[in-house]
Amino acid sequence: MARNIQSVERAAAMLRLLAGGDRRLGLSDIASALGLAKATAHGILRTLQNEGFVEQDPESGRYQLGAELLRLGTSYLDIHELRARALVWTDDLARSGGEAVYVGVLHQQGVLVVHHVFRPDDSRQVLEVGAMQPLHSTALGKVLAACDPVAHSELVEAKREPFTARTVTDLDELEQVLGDIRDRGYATDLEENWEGVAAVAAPIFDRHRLAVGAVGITGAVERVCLDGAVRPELIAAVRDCARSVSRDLGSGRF
Amino acid sequence: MARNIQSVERAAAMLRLLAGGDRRLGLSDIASALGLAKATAHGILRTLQNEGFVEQDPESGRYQLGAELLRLGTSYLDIHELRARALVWTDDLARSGGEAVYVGVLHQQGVLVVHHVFRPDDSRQVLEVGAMQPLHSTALGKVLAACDPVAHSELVEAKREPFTARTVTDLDELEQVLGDIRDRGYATDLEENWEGVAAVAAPIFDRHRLAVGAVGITGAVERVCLDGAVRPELIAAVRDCARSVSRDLGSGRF
DNA sequence: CATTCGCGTTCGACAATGCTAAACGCTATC
DNA sequence: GATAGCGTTTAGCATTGTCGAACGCGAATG
Repeated sequence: MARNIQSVERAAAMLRLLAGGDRRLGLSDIASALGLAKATAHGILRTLQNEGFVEQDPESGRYQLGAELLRLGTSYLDIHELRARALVWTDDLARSGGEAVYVGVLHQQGVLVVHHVFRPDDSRQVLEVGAMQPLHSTALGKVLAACDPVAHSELVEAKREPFTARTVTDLDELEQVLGDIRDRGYATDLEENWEGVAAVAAPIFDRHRLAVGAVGITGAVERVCLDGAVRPELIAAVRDCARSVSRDLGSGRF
Repeated sequence: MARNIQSVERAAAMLRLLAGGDRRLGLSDIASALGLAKATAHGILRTLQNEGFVEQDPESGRYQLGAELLRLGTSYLDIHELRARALVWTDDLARSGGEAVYVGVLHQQGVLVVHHVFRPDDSRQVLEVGAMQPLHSTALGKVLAACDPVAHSELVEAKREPFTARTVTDLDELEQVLGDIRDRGYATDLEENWEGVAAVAAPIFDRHRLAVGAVGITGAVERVCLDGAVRPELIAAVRDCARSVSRDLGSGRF
């Protein structure tokens, strides 16, 4: 396998480093974190700055992410075909279900939220598009891990942090859950990721029957569940939505 | 001035190229568009792909932007101080004004929207965070061009496209408008960018009295205007909001 | 008030790095 | 079944980016 361009790899590592740290980082911090000479790191950072990918606070001299990333990230959404198809159906799902709807795709060791419809009431909600969700403790993540082999191996390799008392972290137990999900065609999350929050999700397939994403609804366990299980009409609505989006994706060919 | 890292510059150009074209691009397209040998372009693209910045359609072999950009773009928003301060005040502005609220910063030759509060009714609206607005035909753009010297020179150099019959494109005329804006402390857009849409915006200053962004409201001209001018109470509300955010930004010092 | 420390930045020389051009395998097309 | 175009790989050269050290500056320190 051919080697990668060193400078570009390092530039990407810097961007990821800046995205991870919750405050601005100095040049020395960045250089030492990546094991580079200060001059090397400075050259890459200067270029990234000229391109708008990082910005430098004139006072402290520290670096942070740049505005161009937001512009490009939005462009990613504009091009995203799965998201475009999902837009049509998710509004209806949110309205009929009365809960927030999320659409996610596999990205690295988690689920990247590419679409989010607010719960249809007047409460204050923050948009979670661009956020990541864990694979092992969310409905979106588990349904992806069950239906997408790549996601499955990512789940196996990832460290599965217990977020609540109900989070399943044991691998054998999780495999059994994933098998059930494969059989039933949907996944649930009963307070496994956040206390008091439940979710259902179903897989979205492309024209080759490969799972390319998932759609699900999330809400307070009191509203979403009945007798300790997700309400059947919500499950049906989510699966219908997933099927509709899958059909739209597949219809591009024929 | 020291030179920039060639590979990183080229990688950035590729991302911008992919963001511009509204469909996926082939390797040959990218290479010829940037004047590179195919192998050179391929090496950079392969690296960007491994880092998650671009994705390749397995069937056509074409390239598009990758999910990592969305993640990083969201991280940019999380860190953004101006946006964080604005979050508190813009909800109130949207509610009291009854219209959509936008917060923008200068980016290249336009205004990048970093925050957007929906108009408080049940109509279907799409989030415009990450989108760009022109400098010469929007309230956000004009108020930035009037108060930020950098934005001003960008406006002078940019080509000022006429979007409606009321768009001001002549430079002398525009300079006079900007002078008025400076004097009054706010800018309006009366159907200069979209037919039937009017807007008001006011500048946001940091602790050094430098304009770092702008906040404004946008809506149908019938609701926003009265007798051919923006309703005074809306102007006052926008200016109050801008002042509040500015005070929050400056309060770090005193 | 002089000193020192740490910061971001610049400089210059070496060689490792990534670039160029040509050839490869592949699929789709006529 | 020949051809044209695609994305990909290979090999060798020199351009390119890297490194270590030194610079200027501001803030903390004695």
